[in-house]
Amino acid sequence: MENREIARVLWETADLMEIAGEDSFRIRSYRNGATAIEGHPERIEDILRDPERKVTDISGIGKGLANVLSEILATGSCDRRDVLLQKFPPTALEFLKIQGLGPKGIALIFEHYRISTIDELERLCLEEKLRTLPRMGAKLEEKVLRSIAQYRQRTGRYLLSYAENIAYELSQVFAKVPGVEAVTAAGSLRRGRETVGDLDLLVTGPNPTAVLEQFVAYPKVDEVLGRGENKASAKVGHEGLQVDVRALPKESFGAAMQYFTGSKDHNVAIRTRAVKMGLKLSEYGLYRVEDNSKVAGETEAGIYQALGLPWIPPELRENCGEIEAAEEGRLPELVELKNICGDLHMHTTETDGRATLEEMAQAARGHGYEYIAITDHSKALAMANGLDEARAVAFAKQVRQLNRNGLGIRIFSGIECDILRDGALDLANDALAELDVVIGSVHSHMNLEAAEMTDRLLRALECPHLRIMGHPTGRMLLHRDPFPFDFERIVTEAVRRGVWLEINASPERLDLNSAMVRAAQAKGARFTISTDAHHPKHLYSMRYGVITARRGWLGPADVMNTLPAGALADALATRT
DNA sequence: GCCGTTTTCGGCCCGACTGTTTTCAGTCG
Repeated sequence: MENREIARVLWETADLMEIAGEDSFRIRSYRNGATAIEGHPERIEDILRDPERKVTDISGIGKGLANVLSEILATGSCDRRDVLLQKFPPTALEFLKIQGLGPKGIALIFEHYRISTIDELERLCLEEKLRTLPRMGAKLEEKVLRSIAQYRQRTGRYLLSYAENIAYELSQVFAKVPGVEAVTAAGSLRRGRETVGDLDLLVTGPNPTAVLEQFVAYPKVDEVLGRGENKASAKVGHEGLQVDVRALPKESFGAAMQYFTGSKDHNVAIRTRAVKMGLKLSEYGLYRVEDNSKVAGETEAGIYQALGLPWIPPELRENCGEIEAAEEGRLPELVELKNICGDLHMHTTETDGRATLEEMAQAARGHGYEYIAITDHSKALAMANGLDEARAVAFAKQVRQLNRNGLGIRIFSGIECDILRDGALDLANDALAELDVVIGSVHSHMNLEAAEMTDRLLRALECPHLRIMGHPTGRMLLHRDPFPFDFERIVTEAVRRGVWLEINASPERLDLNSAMVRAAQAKGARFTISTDAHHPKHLYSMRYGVITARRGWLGPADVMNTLPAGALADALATRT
């Protein structure tokens, strides 16, 4: 059993305990334990099986949770969870995803009404029955209805990172099947879309049926939807991601890749181009119409070449000008992960991070970075123990000392400073002036009208120390919509004032999104790609930020943290 | 339920907002 699966059982148990109104500190211990396990570099299962080792050596795991962990490994669940699932329907966990309803509200609803589905919850609202319960009213019914609509919209999509993990796991399994030559993910995953609806895996090799057998027999396959000679479909994992596995002959691999990578619009345009050239493109290859002879098909590049085009990176294949650009030889040189010299947004145990500055620095060195910026929260985020002016200044001083001593990586002192409701930054200017990097972020009052939000951001841009707009739209993928504001105006002003826009690489955010990146770049914006890491392992998310930047047509020169440390320090020191 | 110790029990988690109240509980970050 993988660590994240164990952690998921703990998360669920904690959620159920919350609905049951159990002791909040105990609940927190379960959540802390889940986080600790998720982030633990070693398999918990291995530690538990080794009589020489103790799971209680992991901080956050004590005697109680150690027993729970053994239970989970043995049965896939634990007693506490099972008991609570008797008491509440399993959909109770789903209800927690509806904004406006928390554990108390859900418990109250279950106490008064025998409902178990979101549909029934919706009916309660429509029949104005929610308002009969204490502390619930018309406004709440409205909010819940809105939230249900949003919830329905996003089901059936999965985070890019989630789909990528499943794809990786399956490729590892398939790669072990004798005779398999290549396993590649196509579709929106390959294009790097921020969410993915289903997963296409293409497999080549002399014995494709063996792979399909492995696939349908894989323990995580829940429900086989179809199984033929060359293709199998199944729902995989707890969340039921649909995975299509296609076995292909080598000679048409390129054509299949091209076809299944899409996007649909891109493919329509490409096939139209082929037709005009007297050619016909399908997933089997590119053929001359007149004699049905094969022109290309083994590689993607070969197909594009035969159509008079350079190979187009998958991230650009949205039929948004990439074919014209390819034709005219002006496809951009896209930024790559290896161009990134450092990460400019991360947290430590000083606020709500899970690791110390030294641990983050060490992890960053492992990524080959030249520098990082430590950007903990400011005091408005009291729950995260945000820094006040005195702590911020002391931190800047501490970093200067650290750099003198040398950590093997350059540290920039920074802060992720809250943009308050009125647009003022959370810390005084003289404190901000001490820091190398000031990121301004909105974490509260996200429901303002667009005009008010625009004014708020414009005012924040006036701060002479603001260097980067952090996660500029505040969205959480599949969870919270971006807050509304006049994006063009903010970009124009940011460009004028030399403020950079963050591409927050956290797979739950990817904020700015690629379309906004491209629009902002056209207006002359500069960007940073940063992970907002709260744990060393989050530093890996950089790749999602880079993919988003690529989908926004950015080259290395557009991204400030492709600069080496010295040049970046100079750029940070001067605001136009 | 964990942790740390002033070592076996007490602290851990804070503030603002919202909608519902008529003094505050629940939610959210």
